[in-house]
Amino acid sequence: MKQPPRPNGFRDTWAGEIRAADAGRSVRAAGWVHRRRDHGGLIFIDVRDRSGIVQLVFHPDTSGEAFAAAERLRSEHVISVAGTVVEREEQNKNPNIPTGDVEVSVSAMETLAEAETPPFPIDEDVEVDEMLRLKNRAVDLRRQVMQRTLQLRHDIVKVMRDVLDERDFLEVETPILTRSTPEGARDFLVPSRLQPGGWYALPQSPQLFKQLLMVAGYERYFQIARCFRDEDLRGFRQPEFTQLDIEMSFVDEEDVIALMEDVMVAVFAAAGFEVAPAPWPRMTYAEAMLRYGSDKPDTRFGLEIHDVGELLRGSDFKVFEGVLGRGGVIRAFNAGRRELSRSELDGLNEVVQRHGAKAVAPIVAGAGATPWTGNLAKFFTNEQMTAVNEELGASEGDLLLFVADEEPTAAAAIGALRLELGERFGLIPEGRHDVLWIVEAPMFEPANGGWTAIHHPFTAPTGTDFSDPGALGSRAYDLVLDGVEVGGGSIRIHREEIQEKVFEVLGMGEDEARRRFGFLLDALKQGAPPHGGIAMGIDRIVAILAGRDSIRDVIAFPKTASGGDPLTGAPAPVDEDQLRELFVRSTAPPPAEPRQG
RNA sequence: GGGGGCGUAGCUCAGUUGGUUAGAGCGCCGGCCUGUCACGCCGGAGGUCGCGGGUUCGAGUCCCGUCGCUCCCGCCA
Repeated sequence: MKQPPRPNGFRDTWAGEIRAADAGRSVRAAGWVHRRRDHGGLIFIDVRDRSGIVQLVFHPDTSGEAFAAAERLRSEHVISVAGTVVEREEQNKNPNIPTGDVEVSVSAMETLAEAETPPFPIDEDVEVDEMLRLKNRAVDLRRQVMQRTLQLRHDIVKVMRDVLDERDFLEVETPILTRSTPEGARDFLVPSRLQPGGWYALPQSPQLFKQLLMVAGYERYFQIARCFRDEDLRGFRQPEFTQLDIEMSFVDEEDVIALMEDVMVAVFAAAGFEVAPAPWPRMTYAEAMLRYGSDKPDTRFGLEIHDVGELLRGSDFKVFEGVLGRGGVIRAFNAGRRELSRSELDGLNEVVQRHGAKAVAPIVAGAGATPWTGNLAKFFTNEQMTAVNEELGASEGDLLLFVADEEPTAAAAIGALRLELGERFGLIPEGRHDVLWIVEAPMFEPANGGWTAIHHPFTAPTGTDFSDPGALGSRAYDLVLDGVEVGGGSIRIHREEIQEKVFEVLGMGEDEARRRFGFLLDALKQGAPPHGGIAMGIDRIVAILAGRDSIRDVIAFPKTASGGDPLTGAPAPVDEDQLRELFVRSTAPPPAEPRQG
């Protein structure tokens, strides 16, 4: 707390800021009854406000009427007290809280509001059912862990703003009601009353608007932008989320990356973490897919993946030969000296099968004349086995895990397997954070007969020859934090003819491109500077730095995994009148009953 | 869209092979208590075992369906 509250009838101090140096002062504090310890002839009340907790003590002889009132206090009642700060006797000090050296000896108290018994304990850290927490979010957010989290979120956003402001960035707001440009995620739609039959869409990102701001000469833009995507949810995905959205003119990749490193170093500092000094490591997309089986590798632990297909080609093992014959690959990593039971190995099969692979081939390294033990060894020559052992750095007793399949299935499967074992063996260090950039991603990837953009269709390609789209690289960069994609950006296309070619590769005819993105194409003809930018997922960054597994814990009022808000009951049916006014007719029956509790 | 896990007191959970009146800790209510800080001691109340159906002499437990939460795959330019 930076300043004491302005003195008024309720208080003149933050409860959590009182210290031994204040002994003798008359203070007034206000807050919620955190805990009470009624000893009959002596009552202790811990009162809590946003700053923390301080112990109040009520004596029958000095507290007057307040003593009787204190007997009636219950958890979460709201009170205002007046009293004197007293330094505690040495043996009564509590070293566990910042105010533990003092207490407030109460002379008068007002009960400002009573509270029902809370639906769940808020004074201790028990894991409470999330649905119940969301239904009672006002109570849930009172918990100190939640207040600390939202404070951290504030601190992080503030430092982002401060760094960008120092560097002449301008914060500009872009529309929430905009045009649907279906491609990528599903849009949330809003019907128009003034233009019957017309629909707004909520933005999936401010992408096009920030590019227009570059054409408009703003040069350095940022926004703390709410984005909306109507897709299935996950712990790190919400239908509405917040990103730090940035765009700059007359820059290349190095400028954006360097800026973002500066911003993020400040963010880590604000969260109390040290992180590697800039410049941060970079890894190509291809390398990430090969060594980690992921475009967002968790590099906090090893178990690096190797390509062993060529070393094993020509063996008698029909499964591997079949895969290689079909153009597939064999990937493997050394899991170290681990003994897994039959059922644990079966569990690993389930992991890779979720990603479409058939099975894991486990092999235990031997020594000398028997490089591998077990029944797979007979299919391979000693040279093959020795070469693989060397590639994987295997020594006797090491468990080697192999996945053979076609790409990209093989990479995804063994990447998932690597993560599973990393977690299971506790290889992921606590309290340490790891950042890296993923660069040089391809521009396009094949998708049902055509091509789709790996990033988005406004990303600049590395070349101008579109005859083989699969060979084109992109000028994109993604920031990965602890194996989570927390940011992504690129240098954009600033020449209209290139933008048209990209639309063409994506199977968009000229008419369609004009209809959907005509305003962008027109702007690109009006003097667009070279530009590029990035978007950082604020919810994800805060969640990781707060040590939470879900971004629901860093959003004040989040949705559940099914997109509902248990607090308000949204989404809920609306009146027929409202629909009629919007010229919308419901084709689905409304939910049998609203979900609101 | 597909798959897994979970749902028992206000909260967190236990509940054996289907078998008497469904338990514990915390919380809550009442009493006692002047140095506690997760205060302590004594006593008490509190249950639609998510919901519906089925099997059975008997279901918290087994089966089917359904709802909700959650994780994974797909999806997320």
